[in-house]
Amino acid sequence: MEYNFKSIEKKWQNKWEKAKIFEVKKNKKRKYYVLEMWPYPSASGLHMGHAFNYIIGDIYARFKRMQGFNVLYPMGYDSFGLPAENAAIKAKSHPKKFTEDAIRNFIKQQKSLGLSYDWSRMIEAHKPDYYKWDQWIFLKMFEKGLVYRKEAPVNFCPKCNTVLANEQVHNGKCWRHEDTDVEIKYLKQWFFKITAYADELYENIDTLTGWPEDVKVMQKNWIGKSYGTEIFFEVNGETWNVFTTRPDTIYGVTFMVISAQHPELFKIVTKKQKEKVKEFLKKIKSTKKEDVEKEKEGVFTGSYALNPLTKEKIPIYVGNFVVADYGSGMVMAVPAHDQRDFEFAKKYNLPIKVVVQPSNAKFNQEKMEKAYEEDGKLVNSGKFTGMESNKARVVITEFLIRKGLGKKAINYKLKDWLISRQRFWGTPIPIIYCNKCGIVPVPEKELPVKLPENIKLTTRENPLKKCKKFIEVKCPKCKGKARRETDTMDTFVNSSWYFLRYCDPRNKKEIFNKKKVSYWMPIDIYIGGKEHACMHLIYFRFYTKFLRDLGLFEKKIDEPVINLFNQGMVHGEDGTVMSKSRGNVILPEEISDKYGIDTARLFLVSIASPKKDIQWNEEGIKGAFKFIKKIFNYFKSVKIGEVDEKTENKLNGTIKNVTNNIENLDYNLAIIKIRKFFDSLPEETSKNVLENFLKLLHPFCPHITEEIWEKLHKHNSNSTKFLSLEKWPKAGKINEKLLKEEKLIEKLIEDINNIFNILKKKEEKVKKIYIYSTPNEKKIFINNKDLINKKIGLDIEIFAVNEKNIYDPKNFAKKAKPEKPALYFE
RNA sequence: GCAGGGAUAGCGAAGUGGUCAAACGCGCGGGACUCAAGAUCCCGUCUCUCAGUGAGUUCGGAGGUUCGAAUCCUCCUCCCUGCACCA
Repeated sequence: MEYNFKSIEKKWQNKWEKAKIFEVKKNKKRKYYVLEMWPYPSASGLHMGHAFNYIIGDIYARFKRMQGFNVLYPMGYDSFGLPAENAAIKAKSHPKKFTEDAIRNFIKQQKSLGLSYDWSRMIEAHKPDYYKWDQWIFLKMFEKGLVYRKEAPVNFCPKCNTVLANEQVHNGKCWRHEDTDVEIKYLKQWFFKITAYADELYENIDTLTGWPEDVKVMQKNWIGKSYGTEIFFEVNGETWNVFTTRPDTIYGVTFMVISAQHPELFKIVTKKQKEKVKEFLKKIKSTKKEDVEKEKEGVFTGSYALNPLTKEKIPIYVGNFVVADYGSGMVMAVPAHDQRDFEFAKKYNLPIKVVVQPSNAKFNQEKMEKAYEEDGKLVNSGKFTGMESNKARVVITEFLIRKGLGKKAINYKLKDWLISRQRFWGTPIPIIYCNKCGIVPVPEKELPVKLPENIKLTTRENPLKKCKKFIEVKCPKCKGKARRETDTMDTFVNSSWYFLRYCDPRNKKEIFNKKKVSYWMPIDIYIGGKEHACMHLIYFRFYTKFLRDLGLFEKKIDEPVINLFNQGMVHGEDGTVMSKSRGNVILPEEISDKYGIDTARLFLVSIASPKKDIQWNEEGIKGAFKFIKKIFNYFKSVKIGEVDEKTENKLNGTIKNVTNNIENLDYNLAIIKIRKFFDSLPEETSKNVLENFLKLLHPFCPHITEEIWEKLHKHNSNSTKFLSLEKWPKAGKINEKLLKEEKLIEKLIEDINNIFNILKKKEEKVKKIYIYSTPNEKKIFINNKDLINKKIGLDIEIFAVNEKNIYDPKNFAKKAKPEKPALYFE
């Protein structure tokens, strides 16, 4: 019988589904929550990267399930988003249709990968019974003062026709359109006060021991916590709090720089300088981001600040290199000890004053070629002169505090999360504007605020703006005429808590049941791409903390995910990322058509460590296919015998290694060991060996192993016994002595064969082989005489002879080489 | 510039002090089977050597530690991935 993977795969997928074996409920067993980042159901369907992602997760879920855990392994769709809306505009249709078609297609494709999801828990972001709770969370945040509406300079993507959050701007470009510059617009927008959690988000990173180092570093950089001092500078009778991490250099301040984007810039620009400043602003606005080339520029504002310690008058410049919304948007410039300030001072010929000197050199302000940014001893610093700079930072700060001239401060780079989007296909923001009452949140009992279905999308303009039925409402407070907010929420809002809804996906009364969530959470392993390091992976931590503080968890859950795993990218045969434009895309379907999905699964995770990028290789997959066919054929012919001590011994080692490897997601290593073990299987072995081999392979190749398992047990086809639900094998004690013996014999056979080959070339015949060995080895050889004879395949006699001095094993210092037997042929 | 991760035979990729000329897969070469091709199986695949299981030169480069280094240390080169004026 041929290996008919198509019918085998279909058969088992149907059986699993029919028997609902992957559907789970809270029970007394230990739980394990495996999750992949939920996909946006794009119209182009499932690509190899998706498949790779899900296969990695499925292997883990199957493994944990067999290990006896109660495994939650759900799937759902992040189905709000721009692509569906844009497609709908093109077709003058509704994005719901596109989305739901795409989801159907996605599910079909995912099922054909043999993934063991609990489909009964599926959730979709665009369904009102899901986004209702997005709105509910919004209201809760509103109650707690974590939502606000503010006019601010915001990032706007002209292609998306909407504003974006900071996290969604990458190097000045839109995250969806890496070739499109974002524009800055002043608009009234809704924000989530994620900065309220900045400190915990930052400090907790160190507790994420199961996260990859690089992701943690990226998040730390993004949140950007820094300790420093706010120093009060007087400017035109007003106090400006200027943040610095180097209060020790306060005596070296020779000028101040205010950000060109500062909202209160013109407060300090004098009449005389107004025109010059305006000209400057115009100039830097017209220079493109790439052209800036880090050239520091500025002009004098006409105003002076008073240094609170030296009482010096310090000129204030407006500069292009100061960030407006970090700290106070104004910096104290210490050109001798800050490279940026140094460059600025050089350019505009401003004084440079050295106030920190290292012990091994002496800087001279005239001869300095760059700023000295390290620590040293203070000079020219009044009564602080002579102090070490790290000490001076503390002492000067304390002094300023005592005099009421400053305070300790911590600053973050993290900004509040802009969540309003001027697009249709998202969660409506549950807010009503009333002329009398102002901003009024929609009462909880009126949720969800549903997106209307009978609209026509024709332009990128949000159709809600023209949808009277949607806009025109009564004010919940005064019952007077009012109007709804037409902006919708950022798609990342939907994905910030979906993993909690999986724990209780059909709850109609509450967002989720406390007990259920407390049983399943946190996610034990979360699998997805690294590109979300500073987007989704920050947002969902924030949400988890907020919902915790709302009291929605029964136990302490501070972080959503214990272990984070970033899989590598799948590249095409040409080594570049698979993409339509390159024409190197290979779809998972093509592969399962040709070789079956078990082969594709095996290949994808065996080519390299799943965390590395992999390159598709048509020849490579043939190798995986060959291996699976070999297994199939082996099981057709294998004789089932009694106890097989030797193989069981190897099995024990294999179980131990494979279990460890899978646990660490070193799937490639696990497969190496499985293959090795398979190669050593004899023609006849015990049922135990065969069963355990199938179990080890099962997470990788679930269909064929189920099929063989069934045959092995001669089940009738209606049997409900699934290999998927069997227990993961436990490694017995490994008999090292036996292993050594085997290696010895293997080596011997290899040597004999080598010599045979030489003799064959010379057309000489062999009748007898003498093996000279130590007494211990002799015993082993005699015991295995039949086996050796059989392996050599020739009808010859083998004699094992003790001979003391036939060779003289070298004396190694620590470990001796295994002694090789000497051979003699006759 | 800063941070994180890499560099192993034709390619992919194991190996983190001795059993390492380095698993496994692919590719390549040879053989068996076949009318033939494919599939399958066997052998080989750094260099030299072959009445012998040997020798030589290798694991990005240069040094060092050690009886012994792909593996440990130092320096260098190159590659990838993030962040880049956050005061």
